[in-house]
Amino acid sequence: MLKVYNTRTRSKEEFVPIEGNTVRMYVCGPTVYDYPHIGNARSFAVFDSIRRYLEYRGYRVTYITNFTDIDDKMINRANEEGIEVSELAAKFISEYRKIEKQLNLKPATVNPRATEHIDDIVEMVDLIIKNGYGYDVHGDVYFSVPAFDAYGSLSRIPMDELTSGARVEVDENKKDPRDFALWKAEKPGEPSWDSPWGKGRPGWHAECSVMGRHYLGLPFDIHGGGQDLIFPHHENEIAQSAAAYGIEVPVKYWFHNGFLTMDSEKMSKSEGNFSTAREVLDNYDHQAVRLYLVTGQYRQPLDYNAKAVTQAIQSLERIKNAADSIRGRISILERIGSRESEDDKKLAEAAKKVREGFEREMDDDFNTPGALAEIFAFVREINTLVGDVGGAAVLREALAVLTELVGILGVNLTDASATDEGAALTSDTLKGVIEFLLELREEARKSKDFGKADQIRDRLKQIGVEVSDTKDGPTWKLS
RNA sequence: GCCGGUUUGGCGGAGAAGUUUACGCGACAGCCUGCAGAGCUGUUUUACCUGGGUGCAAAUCCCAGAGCCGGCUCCA
Repeated sequence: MLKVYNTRTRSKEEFVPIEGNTVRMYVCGPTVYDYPHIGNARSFAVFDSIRRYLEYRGYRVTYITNFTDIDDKMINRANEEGIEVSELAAKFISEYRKIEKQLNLKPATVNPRATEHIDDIVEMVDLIIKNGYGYDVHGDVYFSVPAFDAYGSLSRIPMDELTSGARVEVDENKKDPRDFALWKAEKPGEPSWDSPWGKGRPGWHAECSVMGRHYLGLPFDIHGGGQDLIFPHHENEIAQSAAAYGIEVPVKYWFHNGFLTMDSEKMSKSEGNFSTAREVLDNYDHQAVRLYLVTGQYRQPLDYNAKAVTQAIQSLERIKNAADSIRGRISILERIGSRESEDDKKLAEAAKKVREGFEREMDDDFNTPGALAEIFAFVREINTLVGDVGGAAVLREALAVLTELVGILGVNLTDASATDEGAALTSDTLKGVIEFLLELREEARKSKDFGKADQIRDRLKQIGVEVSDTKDGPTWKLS
């Protein structure tokens, strides 16, 4: 049974989709005004793994994650750089696409953009006014927080506390300091759209309500984002959806990931202590970065530092080595023929066990560190047994299970020779040549000509072919 | 001020009352090996912020305190 922590109820609950085995999920995506930092990347990664696990569990997941391509930050940045807001958006959407690939994020069902849904936003704001929860002041439209009794249900901030909050914006147009903007009147030089209240643009929170409803319908199952979005962003989203469409609980489960800290402090653009995802991905193996991002449970804080990533690199290496050992053993069996043994059964048993353990851990609110522990237990079994396993089918099954499970965590174990580039490098002809060289090397080893044997191994290594010896003969792989 | 979260070994990081170890990284030793890589085994292990309390039994539950991090209309 899958149990998930729901911010709305502050407790772990059994996960039951609203409708059958379909899961409708929305995750707040980036505002495309700058390079995402590694903390943003954490959010992308954990929700990708959550999505993949739900799919593994047999749910049909519709996964929507947006690009916010119009807001104050977008406008300010575009002005600073002297370019159009749309150009700015295009630049950072393409940056996101790169990160998506490098972190092995499964593409969303749809990545809607706020500017593509202005009509829907206008319609929602209009409904909010008509239902008595919003008001227009000279082209600015505000949501009237005091009119909405349930306000604060997600963040659990008492209404009267809000007024004394440290950063309540001073705005003379607002009837109440807690009110927030649904629609902002046009200022000179800003992009704007027509509306019943004059030209203007949407407030920050409007888009997510609208796009969630547009692609998923209300209510939907899961809404995810960083913990910093609980208030005000998600609180306001609930208020908008409820006020406009009369749906009290527009989202069944709210998931919020913990922050990524940098040397124990919150990473934040305004504080200047951050690393962009780009810097990190340029400096470290992409897969290792992805693995690092799920080494902590998603709701806990995770610290970013060089040592933490280095450890992930080593952990990843261990997993990959186990996969390589299996592949190596399969190729040896092709050469020496199968000869099944007791160890075949043990490995098959271990493959079954790891699946159970992995599911048990992931079923507990997506406990990725626990799930990894199960995978490492399996890796040890593989390493212990692989040299004595005699059936290729068992090995293929073990490799398939390992690949599938780490795949949920975002690690792609595909063999280097299975990529296009790798396949070109390892044509049958070339394989034959490598095999022949290894035969020569074996002859040299038998006659104790280790100089010759090492020369062959070294030269192959130089051209990217790594040779390893096992008791049943050598194996090789592309490095 | 008002709300949250967090504190576990050399490091990262699970666990939430009970026998044997989470797991990973690092270090050391042994094994395997012509060598190398990888791997296996063992050690590092009386690890659970402090002080009280409840329990036969507490890292785990309760109370108090301390440290750290964060939210309170820019944020993943």
